[in-house]
Amino acid sequence: MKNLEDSLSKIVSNFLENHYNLLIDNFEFQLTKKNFEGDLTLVLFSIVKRIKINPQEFANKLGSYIIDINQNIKKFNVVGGFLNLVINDSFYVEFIEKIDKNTEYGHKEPSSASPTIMIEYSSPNTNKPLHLGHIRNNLLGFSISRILKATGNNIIKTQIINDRGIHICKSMVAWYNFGNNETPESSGLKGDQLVGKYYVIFEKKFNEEINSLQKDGYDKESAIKNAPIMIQAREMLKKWESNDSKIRSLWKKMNGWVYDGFAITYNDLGVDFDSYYYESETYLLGKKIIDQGLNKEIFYSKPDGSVWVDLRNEGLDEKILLRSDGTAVYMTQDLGTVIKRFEDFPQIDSLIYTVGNEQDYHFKVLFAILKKLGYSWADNLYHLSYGMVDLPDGKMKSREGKVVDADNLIIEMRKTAKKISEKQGKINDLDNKQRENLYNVIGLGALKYFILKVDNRKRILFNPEESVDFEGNTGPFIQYAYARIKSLLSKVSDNDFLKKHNVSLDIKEKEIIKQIMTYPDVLNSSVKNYSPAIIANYLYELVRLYNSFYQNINILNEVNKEARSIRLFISRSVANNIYSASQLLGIKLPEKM
RNA sequence: UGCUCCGUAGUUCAACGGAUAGAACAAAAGUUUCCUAAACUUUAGAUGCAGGUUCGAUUCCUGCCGGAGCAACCA
Repeated sequence: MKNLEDSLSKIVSNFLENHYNLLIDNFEFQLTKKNFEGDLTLVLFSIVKRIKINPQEFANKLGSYIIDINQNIKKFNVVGGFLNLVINDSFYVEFIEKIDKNTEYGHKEPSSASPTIMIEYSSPNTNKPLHLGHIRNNLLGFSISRILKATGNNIIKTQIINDRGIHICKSMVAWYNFGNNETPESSGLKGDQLVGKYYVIFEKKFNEEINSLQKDGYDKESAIKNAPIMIQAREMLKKWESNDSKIRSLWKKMNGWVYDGFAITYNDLGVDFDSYYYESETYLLGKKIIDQGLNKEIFYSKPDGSVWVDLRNEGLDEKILLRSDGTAVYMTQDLGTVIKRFEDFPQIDSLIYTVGNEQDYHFKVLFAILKKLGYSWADNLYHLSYGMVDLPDGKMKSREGKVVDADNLIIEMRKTAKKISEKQGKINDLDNKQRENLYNVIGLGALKYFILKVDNRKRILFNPEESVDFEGNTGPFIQYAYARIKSLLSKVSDNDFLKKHNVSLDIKEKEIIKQIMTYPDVLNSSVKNYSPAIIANYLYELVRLYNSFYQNINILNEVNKEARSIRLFISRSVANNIYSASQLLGIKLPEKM
């Protein structure tokens, strides 16, 4: 379609130059809306405005001119300022035959000369298991990485693991006090779930202590400060920072459990990483940068010793970079980490942070500071921001245990998939292992699609009661269409695919093919907007078009050999296209369901 | 108070500034001798309010109303 548009643009451009002495080479084409005759529409308002002429008259002249020159255009009609062009069926037939068997239509293989993009996502804390918010983060980050790769970029997937700090010590203290040497093995819990359990125990104990101190006459603030378990946690953090070997080994042991647990969840979600950064290794790096900034007088010290940067000229505020006691803040660490990344991977051109929109301001400040410091790549940083996942009664709060646990949710999704599959009763010939695999593919497919189809800037409302649909605009809808086509194709041979170009197509068949033709544009738009949702919605539209036409037609019974053949070509292309687009969303497809 | 993001059918989501705002769920009515009914076909239903820019606005601008987030020597 792009090629056709380009050649039409040239024709129109020539026409304008010869007849009106006007140089324009950029025209607005769009697919013709359903209720009008035609396939491709040229929007004429901007042209007509420049040469004061009646649109109707102009469009008629232009239309005849185009038809004379381009064989692919059969007819035209004019409505208002829209020139609707009717494309020959053979154009579509040739296209569908050309991309046949190409499961990567529209994708571009990256080469060593392609840009390299680092993308950070996930970035968990090691004191508790992953929740639904992380799922959105992971799916988004992973999907964007696939999309960027499919459009010809080299990708390095990374994360920053927040493996130190007071919150980690909380879990450690609670386990130390009340754990009775409980391990993942002895408890049967996933490592991250076990550690998370002690984080909750800490918070519970902490609150009890605050309450009882308040009864003894403390005000809230001092009660929080003086709660024995909190004092213990702070002491532990100090010991950790001074490299106390006992504390360090406890820390390593518990973090090890968490990593084992995370690995399982990541595997379930189908996401992975090429590199890892640990806060424990990077949290001191930023201090060097502070010295640099001070020398260049980009930063300044206040009398109490704290270090600041003034970003008011950039439309932001003054921001602290080093506390008065000389310790680093979050921003300091992030400065250090990003600089280290560009040192570690000199080939990267840009870096994408997949982080929730509550940190929009933080990243504006981070990027502004890096620009002030003069790093050439500072303009190539991007914050891929996304909305929070909310529950019906508000935001998730892990401290209060008000979360949708990732592992539980995944298990529930599989269960639901199982229940529905069994009710359908179409997979009786699969063995147990194949069935379990299928439940996983469908359950996770539903979850991934549910999350990714929503524009990432918007918040997602997740109602655990209603959970995730399996009917309608859902992952299983896509998967089901794919399985059906696979089943159809398994019943035909290569001889059934005849190449004939003088077949006439049904309007709906043309729409399906047109939809596939727009796939490269969809990819571009998805990259431009960092939005997997665009691909999800494209997929849905494709399957809907396919279903609505082929649901009530028995392709195998079609007597006309050529019509049958073209329908098989279309079916196969749809399946291939579903396959490549689903890859980008990380949605797996079953051959049978 | 300031800044940022979001307001579309009862609900969950769509719509490069384009033509009569698309779907799904829920509701009502249909479609299984047929490649798989997790599907398909009908019916009913929406742009927060007021201005502006434009041939044309859900989309861009201004103001208001409503929701969320940020504005920590928290991470």
